[in-house]
Amino acid sequence: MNNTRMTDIAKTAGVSLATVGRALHGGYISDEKKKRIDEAIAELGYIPNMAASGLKSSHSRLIGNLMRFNPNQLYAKIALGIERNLMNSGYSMLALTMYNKDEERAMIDELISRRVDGIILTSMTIVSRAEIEKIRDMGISVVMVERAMDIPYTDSILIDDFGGAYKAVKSLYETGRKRIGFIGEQVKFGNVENDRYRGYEKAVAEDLGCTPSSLVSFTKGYDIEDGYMAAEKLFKISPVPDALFCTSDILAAGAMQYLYKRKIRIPEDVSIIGYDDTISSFLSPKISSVSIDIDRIGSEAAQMIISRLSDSKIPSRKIYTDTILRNRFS
Amino acid sequence: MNNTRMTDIAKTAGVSLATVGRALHGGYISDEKKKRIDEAIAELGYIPNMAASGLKSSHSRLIGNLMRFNPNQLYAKIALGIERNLMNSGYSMLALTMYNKDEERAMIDELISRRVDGIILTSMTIVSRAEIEKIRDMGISVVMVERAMDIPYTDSILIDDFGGAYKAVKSLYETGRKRIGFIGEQVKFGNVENDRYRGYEKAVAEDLGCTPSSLVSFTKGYDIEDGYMAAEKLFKISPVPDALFCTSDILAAGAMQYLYKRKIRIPEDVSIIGYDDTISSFLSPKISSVSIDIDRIGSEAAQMIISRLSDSKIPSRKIYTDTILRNRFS
DNA sequence: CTGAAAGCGCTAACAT
DNA sequence: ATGTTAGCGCTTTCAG
Repeated sequence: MNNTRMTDIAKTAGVSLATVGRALHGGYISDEKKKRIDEAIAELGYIPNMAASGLKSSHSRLIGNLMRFNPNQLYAKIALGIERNLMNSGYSMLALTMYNKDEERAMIDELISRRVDGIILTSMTIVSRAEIEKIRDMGISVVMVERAMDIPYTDSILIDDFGGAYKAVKSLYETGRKRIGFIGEQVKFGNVENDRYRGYEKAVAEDLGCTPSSLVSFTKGYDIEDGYMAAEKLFKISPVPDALFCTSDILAAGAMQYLYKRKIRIPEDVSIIGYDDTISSFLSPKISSVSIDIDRIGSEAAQMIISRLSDSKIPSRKIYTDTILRNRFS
Repeated sequence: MNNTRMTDIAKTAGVSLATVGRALHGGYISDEKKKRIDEAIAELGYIPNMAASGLKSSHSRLIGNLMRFNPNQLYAKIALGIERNLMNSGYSMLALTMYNKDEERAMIDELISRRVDGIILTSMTIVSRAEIEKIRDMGISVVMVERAMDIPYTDSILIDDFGGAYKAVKSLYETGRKRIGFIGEQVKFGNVENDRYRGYEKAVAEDLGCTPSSLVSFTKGYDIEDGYMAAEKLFKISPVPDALFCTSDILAAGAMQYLYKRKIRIPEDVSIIGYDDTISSFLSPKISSVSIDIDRIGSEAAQMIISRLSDSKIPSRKIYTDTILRNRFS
């Protein structure tokens, strides 16, 4: 290994270890010694050892980011923003992806063993409130993304999925569509799909006074085939829908594969709106999509955790991020 | 903070620090003391401090993964596989994404300051052979992915892009297509596009004896609009192509948006093959795509770096991974 | 303004 | 089979 250490540069500069420390982190130091130290650093090529400084200071300048796997790489995209923002503040991100809820505990332990200063938890998990409080009480700041849990001294970022779905469906009515179908995963209590369905339901109810169940097609999963089959089902009824609201771009893409086969044209015959804005601009034609504000979520998560690092007694904060309807007129 | 340390569990178990170390890492220990130590660990909830063990042993069990940003999240997908494989061997991955070549050096320094045991470098970079040798000589193992550079005691994984493109274009001829267009980014020496173009060129040359330049459309970038414009250009000539080979799925998607507008049907009028298999199965219709073997690359990269960790004097290894033509008959 | 020295939590050599 | 002890490279208190 043979890396340059602070003592090495102290020796070449002819000063003490403590003085090198002051040159590095600020403190009383004469211009002359500062210059000699800078020269020695340039000559020997010193790169600090964070393992040592972390051990001594009990600050690793490492933030853990524990995400649930998402087939659209949605959380990976948020992670990119988090990484960027953390880096600008001198922190690094250690990202861990769970494929399975059972992995969560071991991964949290892994992060603790790295002595991360904070943990960002993205999307639903099994870890209980008590466990999160234990982590927090170890001095590790916790920020949760897309996961509602009221825990003192712990922040969360939520996404306004209800409003996103509502806005999307409303916009379809405004452009003259009348029979708007819904394609989305089966609604369970507390999941994201639930909010998206309720947004759809409210918009439809405002226009029609009720939700015609013939226009709603719940899917078993969120694969492309689920979207295809859901569209197939909706286009067997009569009259057929003149618009589709899908709770993910993947489901929308599946629906579009069905429409392509049937030579039903978009947007002439049917309008489509997707969700998450992952692949919507790559489809033929580009479709509108409800976009979660990835950049904002990333930067808020990073900022929240950094601010909590310097003051762990800030009361819990909860941010709702608006969704954006990316209108592509189809 | 107040975390449980080895000395704490030594105290509760009534043994010495060294004995706890033996219980943890193996070594001569009596069943009775082992049992007392296990109980103390369970009671106090000990989680090792990697910063301390890393400082002492100079092994962080951390691997850096420095990737160039890829709009298709291609490297992020490879990273997922690397993370998984490393984790199974007791390592963690610290991933850093470069948006800009100039960031590379600072990021490498960041990894060095974390005292990573190894670094995986993915895709083209500006770091020179000499710099990589310096990293290696610091005791950090280096594995390069999709980046050719012959450096002693350093491994690389390359992707057979020439063969992938060749196979794809050949398959189009085999299904009776005669006028196969090429859409890809401008070829520069040493880039991936270059191999893909040469694969196309060879297949065409074998069939026609030459490459009609009217069928080749180089793009300035790899955005969806680049694909659209390239297709527009190719479909102005006469006779029009009956197939398109695109060097990325995004370019293919752009071309398809043009075809959709013109109501040119796939595969009846034109066949399309994309590359990287990122979004090809989401398009309407699903198209064939040349897939790089993401899983294999991830696991090979992880295995290579782990094996080199235990023996840094293994001669350089170079693996070529085959591409797979995902045939979707369109 | 500068230096000496203690100690973070762990590993491992050495002694018993 | 077990305990004692010396650092890893750094931060930081305390003296000067």
